[in-house]
Amino acid sequence: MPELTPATRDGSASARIAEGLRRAILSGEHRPGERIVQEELAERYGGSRIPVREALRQLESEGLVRLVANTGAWVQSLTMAQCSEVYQTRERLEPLLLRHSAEHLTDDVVHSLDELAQKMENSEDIEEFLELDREFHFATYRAEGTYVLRDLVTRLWNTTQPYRRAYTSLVDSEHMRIFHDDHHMLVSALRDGDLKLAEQIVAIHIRRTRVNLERHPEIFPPTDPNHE
Amino acid sequence: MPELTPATRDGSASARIAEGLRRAILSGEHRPGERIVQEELAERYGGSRIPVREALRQLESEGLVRLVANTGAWVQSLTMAQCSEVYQTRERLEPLLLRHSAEHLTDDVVHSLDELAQKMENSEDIEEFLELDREFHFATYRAEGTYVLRDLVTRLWNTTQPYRRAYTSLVDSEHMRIFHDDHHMLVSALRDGDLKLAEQIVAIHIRRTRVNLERHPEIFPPTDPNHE
DNA sequence: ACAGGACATACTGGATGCAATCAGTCCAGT
DNA sequence: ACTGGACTGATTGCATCCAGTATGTCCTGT
Repeated sequence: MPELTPATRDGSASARIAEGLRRAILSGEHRPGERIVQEELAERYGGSRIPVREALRQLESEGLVRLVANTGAWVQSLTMAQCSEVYQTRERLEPLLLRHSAEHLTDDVVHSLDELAQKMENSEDIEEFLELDREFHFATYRAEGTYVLRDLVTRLWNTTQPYRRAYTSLVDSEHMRIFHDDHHMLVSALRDGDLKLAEQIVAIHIRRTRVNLERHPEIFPPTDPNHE
Repeated sequence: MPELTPATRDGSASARIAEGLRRAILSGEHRPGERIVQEELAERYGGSRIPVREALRQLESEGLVRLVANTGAWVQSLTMAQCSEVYQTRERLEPLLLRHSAEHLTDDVVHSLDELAQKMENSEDIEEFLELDREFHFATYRAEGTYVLRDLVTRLWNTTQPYRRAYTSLVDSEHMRIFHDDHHMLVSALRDGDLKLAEQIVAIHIRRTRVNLERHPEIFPPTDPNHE
């Protein structure tokens, strides 16, 4: 089959497909529980099923896709308990990551954090909001010298993205206020170089979100503890 | 090619290969930095290269294998900094996992923990020791109700296994004494139901091991920050 | 009319084969 | 003698093809 997509020779097809599918899932184009058919992906990305299958294996290991032998692939869906677990994990890890990172934060970055937090307050669109929120937090994590931890945190963000999306769409303005305040306080703490405080703020911020998520069981699949 | 391995029809070949290769890496049969050739694996496990490649993708995502496009696969090797990062991560996560788990620990399990700790003290063989250590700690984590966290911790253990092995072989008897004492204290804390203390012991235990590891840069590859 | 079972279809899993890329080697030029 | 470049062998990446399995449908029997 002749190649139509321009980027064919730059990297492996499976990497391209994994990246594309990951992006599609994170953007909400595919929703949790949705069936993924290999052949459709192959056609969409202009290739055969072989690289598609490799991409699916990878995303399964990242927690974005659920594979069942001889049956098929689905976009991973989390129960509320599992989602809560991820948030508890994040609550422990992100302060650590922040500490590693914050030592290397320049004034420029802190300034851009301020802008991001402001932009987020003015954002009306959910997708834009989600994007800015992610950008904000990962800007604080853009440290030199960490390899494992940032990658881990990225995966944890990814697996819970659909539920953050669902939750964001139904949160009231009062909670939003608190949410934004957390961000501004975090920026202040970082500006002052008060690392201990910054860590605490992140932990509380994550915990707050988890508790709020747990107040909305309706955004999670009914029961079905699809193990892993 | 006719199948020689008995277990062919039970699960997918790629899962079998991934499991086998993972076991081989963890057992020290393959050492960090060692080249992995697809065709050799295919022959060893009685299949074609297709399931081998899927298995490699999965193990790459687990952090056990390093893939370079068009070039090959190697057993992942960590720099000291990366290994240290994993241990810092574990220091945060395993107390959390322990807390979730300990609530469900029965007296039977606590008793078997005691036996394991004792057995470990009498162990002379390094491989046996490593196995028992792992068995001990994961016995404390055998909780109901956690899916994500235990899997995560398992992966962190896996990626650092080669360095634990190397370190164990050159630790002196005094540090071993402290190591065993940690285990006994942990069992006591669990027996008493003192969860807070148990968490602290695990954290200190992990930290202690990390600090000791950092005293032995010779067991890590010289420099080469092979970025994840 | 309804339950149980055989069939058909669609999809996944894996094997083979071919093209592309990389690494090591040999040779030519300086 | 040493550096730079072409060549060859080995290995990876991917496409096509075939076999095996699961799901949905239809038919048969009660």
